[in-house]
Amino acid sequence: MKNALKETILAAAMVDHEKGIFPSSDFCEVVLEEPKADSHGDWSTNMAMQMAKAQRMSPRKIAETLIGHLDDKKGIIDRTEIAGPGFINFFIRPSAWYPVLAAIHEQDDQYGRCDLGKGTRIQIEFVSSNPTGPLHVGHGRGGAVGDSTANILSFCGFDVQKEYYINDSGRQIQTLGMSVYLRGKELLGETVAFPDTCYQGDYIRDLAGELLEREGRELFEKSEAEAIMPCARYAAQKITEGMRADLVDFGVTFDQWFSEQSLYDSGRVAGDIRDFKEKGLIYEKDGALWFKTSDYGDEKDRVVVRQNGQTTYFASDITYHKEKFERGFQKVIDVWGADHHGYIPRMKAAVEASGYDRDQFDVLLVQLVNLLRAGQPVAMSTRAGEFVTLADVVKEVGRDAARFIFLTRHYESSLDFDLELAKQKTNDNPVYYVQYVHARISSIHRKSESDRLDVSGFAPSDLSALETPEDIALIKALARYPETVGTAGALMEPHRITYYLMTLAAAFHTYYNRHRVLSEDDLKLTRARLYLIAAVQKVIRNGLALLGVSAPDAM
RNA sequence: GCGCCCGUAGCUCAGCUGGAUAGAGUGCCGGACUACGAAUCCGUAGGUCGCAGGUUCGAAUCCUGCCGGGCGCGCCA
Repeated sequence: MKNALKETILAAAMVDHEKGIFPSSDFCEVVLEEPKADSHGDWSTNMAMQMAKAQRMSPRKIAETLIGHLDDKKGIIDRTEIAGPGFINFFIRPSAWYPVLAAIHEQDDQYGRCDLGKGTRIQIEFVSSNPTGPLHVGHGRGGAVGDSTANILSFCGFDVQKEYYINDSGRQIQTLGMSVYLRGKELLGETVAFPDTCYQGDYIRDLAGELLEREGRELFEKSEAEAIMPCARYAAQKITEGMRADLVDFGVTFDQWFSEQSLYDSGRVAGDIRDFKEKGLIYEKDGALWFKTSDYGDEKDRVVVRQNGQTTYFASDITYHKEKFERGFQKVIDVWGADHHGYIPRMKAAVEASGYDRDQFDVLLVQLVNLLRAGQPVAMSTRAGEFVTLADVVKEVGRDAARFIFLTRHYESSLDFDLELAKQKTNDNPVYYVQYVHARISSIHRKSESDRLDVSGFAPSDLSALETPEDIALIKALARYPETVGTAGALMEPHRITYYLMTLAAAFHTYYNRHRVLSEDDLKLTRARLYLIAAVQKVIRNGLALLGVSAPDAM
């Protein structure tokens, strides 16, 4: 409908130009927007003001001329008006909205899909927590944002791959192995000093116990040098499995789990370092190897191989991101915690130095989560091993509430997550507000069946009974969905879907309280309204699916 | 000191690729269930969009400077 209106306006402008009324053929793009106030119509354009300069005419004069030559072939315009400095406002005939409902029913779970991405291969990497401890709420937010963004991008015509990068190499893994090894010794009855630098959580002791049962006491009687890596590998693998299970419970799955260690095992990291050395992008200074990231906008060069010969995290990251592009992704997205923001310039530099456009790589920086309980901060100390894990949160408040709340804020804003609030089944907790719409509509459909209202096989050709302002307002809300999805995809902002759903839910609840759907003495109206609310239900379900939240038939 | 994010109603936040009278929830106050689920709805009240300049026909939105809060600035990850 919007496009039809655009074409009509553009055609009018062409006619005016051909007649010589508009001297310039420079028509700016026709931009239609929805005015905030209903009194300004259904659609509004500012093009008369935009064109004023090129046409050397006053905006209002241009507007008048344009309106005079509108040829509304489809008969969708009820009336037009010129307002303010030169806005043209269009009022749409109520019945012109009806085709939206047919489109929803025809396209069903595909309603709202677009081809923004045109098949672009895009990879989104998220969570990627180190396998040294359980996932916490911050990872939950990253998981919700990453997974939902992937859903939305896919719905917008991108070819999306979701990936988890396992940091199963480097010093932290050594530390993990050491932690397990020492706890194992304790289990054997030895008295050992357990350093602060080791991981303190109880899960380490559990892992040591499992390993002891599996491998016997010999492992822990070996020397540190011999025992650490077996301990580390076992622990990292078990922890990774646990994280995968927690993420599944949270509704987050990945297409691929990519091991950092595999980049070393295949010799790719060493190979890349050699290649960059030959190109002069890696040089030696103070006994270490440095990458010339400052040539690509970073504030200084960065170490890739330390004086002691060990590679840094950055070294494998260079190879990893290069490898991503070599796999054929045209666009690579990383979802990081905001505390890593200082890492972006060097990563962009590495991508550019690898021969790719720095804009092909983007980072979604997700701000931190403040965990609260009834307004009071929950102490989060990783070192002391005291933290509320993602699994705890999902268990306590449920997957749907957790995911929805994580997506009620722009990811660039910090988020207060209140465990008590998240459990409440009130309006404080908007997930139920939205899900309630779905359940209510299911309930109405059940009722229509039990009342044996003769509306079977409804696909009414006559929707003229949908005539109240609330009927039309609801259809208009449904009509906004595709554009909302498109914006959410283009900007990678899943919270736009969340807000859309809350607005749609509000429109439905208002409608519900004001009008009856089922009335035995007016089957034409009943049929039309059942058709309408079924469309609402489909859009609610589609939107919730993009967020990874269920749409229950009863609550 | 430098960099990134944030600053909008008492509180929590949308709106930010410039549009008309700045929105929602919550909280306060007052209303609506003998018909489809009251986990709902309706109404009243509540604002120097941090401050000051600039660009523009038009700025919460863009630019500059300041103020306040958070997070970073390692041959850690």
